[in-house]
Amino acid sequence: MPAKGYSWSDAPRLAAPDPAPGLPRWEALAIDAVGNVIEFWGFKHNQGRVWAVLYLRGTSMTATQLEEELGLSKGAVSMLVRDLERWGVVVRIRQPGTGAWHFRAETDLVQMVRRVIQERETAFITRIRADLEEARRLAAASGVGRERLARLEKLAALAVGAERALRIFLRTARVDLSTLLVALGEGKLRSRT
Amino acid sequence: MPAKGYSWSDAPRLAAPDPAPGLPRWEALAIDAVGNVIEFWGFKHNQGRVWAVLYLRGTSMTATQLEEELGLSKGAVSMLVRDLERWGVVVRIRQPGTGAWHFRAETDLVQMVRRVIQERETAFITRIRADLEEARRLAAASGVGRERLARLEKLAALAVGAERALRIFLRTARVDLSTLLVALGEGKLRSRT
DNA sequence: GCGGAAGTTCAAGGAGCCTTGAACCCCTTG
DNA sequence: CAAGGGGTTCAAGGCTCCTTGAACTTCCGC
Repeated sequence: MPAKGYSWSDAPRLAAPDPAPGLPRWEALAIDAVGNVIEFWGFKHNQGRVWAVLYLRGTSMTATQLEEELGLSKGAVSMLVRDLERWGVVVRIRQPGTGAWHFRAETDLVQMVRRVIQERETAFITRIRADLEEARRLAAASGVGRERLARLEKLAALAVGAERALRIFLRTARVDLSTLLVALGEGKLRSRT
Repeated sequence: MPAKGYSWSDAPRLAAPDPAPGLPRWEALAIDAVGNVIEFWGFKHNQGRVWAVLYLRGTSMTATQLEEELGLSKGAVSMLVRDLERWGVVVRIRQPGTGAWHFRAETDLVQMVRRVIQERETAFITRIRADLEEARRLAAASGVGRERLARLEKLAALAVGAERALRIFLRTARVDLSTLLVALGEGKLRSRT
């Protein structure tokens, strides 16, 4: 349900399919699809793309490889993998023989997204509810007419309802996706690293 | 679940409570709360604020009043009410005796949000699914290794799952909020216009 | 019809987020 | 221990979306 840079009025424009120079089209398509989804949920487009290449390849990759494959700058890759690492969806390993780090995708991207969403959304709606309740209190204290008070209360009720709907969604999403997560996990990366 | 200008990393910062000069604090609080919610769902913060004042006041207001109360420019108000009108959550009425339009809030903001979300999200996820399927087709055609194909298929499965979860959410949200909508409606605006 | 207030449109300006690129640091290897 | 690739950081720039402000149009009332 969210949206970021996803406008209601005109064309929905998803990120251009071009920016991946040397990638086979199918891979670029899949990678960008993940990027779009991730962006949709409030993360950065390129965080999704990085995870996606790593996941699709199955092997581990160096920062330099990521730069080349995705057409990103050195600095960008550094920051992106740092985030992904922090969230535990990518691990960093030191390859013997080479002086470079290698990165590998964990399969729990979805879990991570759900967790973050949950925290974020819950905090948000809680805040809204608090504000509306505060408003109601202040309004009541300053002797606002009963009609207006009634309206305020209805708004507050809406917030409560929204919170419940959200909770239900997160629960069903968990149940619903957990089956898929199992599936994702069982092909368990036999990464030829 | 969406987010717009709602970052994961640092402080969640909601819009500053200041920009409403002459409004009593409770009103400003409530109005901004609505603004934040609406923005969260991908609309403009000020679209929410405009609807909110109109709703809370119960009376109809002129564009000039809206400008003053919310601290917006003439042009902004014009465009904002135009959008709200188009969505049917605000109606424009001509007041006899005055040469100015008056605006009044309809109570179906929530319905409107749900409808727009539904269209938008559905289109989005459908597009993602299509892309992933296309990717899979192309990959299969160009003889990609079975391991990679398997990963791609898992991604596609995820998209399908997400779509289902979304549909469930929209349904529960409708059921869940319809009760509230009834409540909202029955205090039916006795607008002293 | 005219005068003028109300409303609309749109180019220019502003704000926020993301990425780049270069300076800096670290750490391995020879 | 010196050399140099790899990684990190961060200020500057780019981009996108939103708002402003002013020219332009519309419409009411006299």
